[in-house]
Amino acid sequence: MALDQDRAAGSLYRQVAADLREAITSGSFGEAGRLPAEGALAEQYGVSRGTVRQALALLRADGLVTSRRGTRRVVLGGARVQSFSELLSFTHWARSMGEEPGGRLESLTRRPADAAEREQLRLAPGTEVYVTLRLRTLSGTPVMVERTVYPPRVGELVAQLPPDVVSHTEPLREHGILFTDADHTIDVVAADADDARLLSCRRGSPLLREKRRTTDPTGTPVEWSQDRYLPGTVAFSIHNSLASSALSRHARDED
Amino acid sequence: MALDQDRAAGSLYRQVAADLREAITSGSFGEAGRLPAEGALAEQYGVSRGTVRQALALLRADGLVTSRRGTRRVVLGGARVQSFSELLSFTHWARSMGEEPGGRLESLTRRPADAAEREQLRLAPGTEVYVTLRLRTLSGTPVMVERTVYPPRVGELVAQLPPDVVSHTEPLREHGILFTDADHTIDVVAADADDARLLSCRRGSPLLREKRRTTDPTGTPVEWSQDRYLPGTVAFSIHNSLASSALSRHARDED
DNA sequence: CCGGCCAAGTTGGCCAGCCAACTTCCGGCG
DNA sequence: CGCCGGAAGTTGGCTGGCCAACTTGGCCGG
Repeated sequence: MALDQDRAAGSLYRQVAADLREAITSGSFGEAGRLPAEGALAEQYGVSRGTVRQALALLRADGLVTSRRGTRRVVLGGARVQSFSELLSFTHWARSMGEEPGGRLESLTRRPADAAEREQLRLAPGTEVYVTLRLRTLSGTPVMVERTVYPPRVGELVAQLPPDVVSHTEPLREHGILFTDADHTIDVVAADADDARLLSCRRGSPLLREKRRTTDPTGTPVEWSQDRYLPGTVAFSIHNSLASSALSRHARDED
Repeated sequence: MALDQDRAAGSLYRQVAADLREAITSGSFGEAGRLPAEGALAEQYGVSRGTVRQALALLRADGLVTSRRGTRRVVLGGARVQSFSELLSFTHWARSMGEEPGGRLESLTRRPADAAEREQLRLAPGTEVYVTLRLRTLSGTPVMVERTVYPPRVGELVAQLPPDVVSHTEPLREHGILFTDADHTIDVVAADADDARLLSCRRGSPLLREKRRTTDPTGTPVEWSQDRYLPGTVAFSIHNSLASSALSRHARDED
């Protein structure tokens, strides 16, 4: 069984993972069926067992298969879509669902960063930041208001983008700004006047809020954002296991 | 540098990870400092580089360090607490924050599973399930209403627990029921009559909802729960990166 | 003084092998 | 017929090694 060579790939274990992911979601191993042994897969794909294990680690992290010593891996019914970089880009996420993402820049201001923003973006006192307010739509209907704070290096580029540009991560990537890691916090907040106007809801009505701090590969913050979603349009979904968890629930101590 | 032998551990790479985690959070490498090279760490701990890489993969998944080819790893300021099994147990999570968890069983009924429940718990038509309604408190104050559906095998055990027992996962574990994997979905919902009464809020006021499906190591569902949190008491926090993500955001298509 | 090239350092990836821990299943024995 | 023990199968874990890709910093030349 040869690997699809022109798959995005780059590395062997990702190709194997992509191939297995497709085989699993298409039902090749049955609903709650068992996967072939690691050794068998290694022979099938013509790679070492270590490489197969790397691939399977990806699938386990996505909650597609179990992983227990002594017995074959079992397919879980979770039926997750590819959860790769979706969290890092509204545009990318929308397209992967077959929806048409849209957006409109409502305002863009430049001002000194306050204490909280300096803390989040690791900026020196007095540094100026760029603040945007954007309305995001899914196939034409408004779903989210996005308030984003950019450090100078990124903000200067954002300010030059046309106001109706849909994706921001893509043009920024071409200027060497990479979005690779993010911390998210999810809670509920009441709509303020701007939210109510843009999302056509009553002031004070509940919104699902996602606070997000994004960094580049060096760990330097490139974005600090607060997104407010209209309830009923989106939800957040997470998988975690004892073996590998990327989630933590915590009490609120600040706004 | 020897490893603390009586650490929980079990495997070498977990010991190394725990040791590095402590060193990082205590600031041994500086705020945004660089970690020693993998080879240096391997020599320090007296293990192979592969083992060090396994340990570092854990830290990277938790968002503690970056990971880039060509350069040393960098400490991220995220300062995350241990996010291991916290998501799997309200009790465990509360205690790790220094809060005293409490709970009261409001009702426990036994009835045939409906279609949605059979789907979630993978049960045959006509199977009976155990349904509980619980109020959860943190240091005495109500924070969450929990509606849980158990399959027969688990429900029979839950029904025999005293109504004021705090933790359920712990006694169940002693009967061989393990909670290892879970899928979570987070959104907003309006309080119904029960919620309003138990949480002392108005009917229709917004609550943060977590739907959770928990499975044991074999992939068999052991719990299907809907938790409704009072806003302002808790939030959910996630880290994800391009390399290893455990989160996906998705549109709601059903209730 | 600036810019580009090169070498050293570092992580990503892959391989081959070995042993331990655990699960499952089958056959024998009571 | 049921229970128990053991063998086979499978994953977890660790080692040692090798090369490629990439980053960084310094050196050299213009």
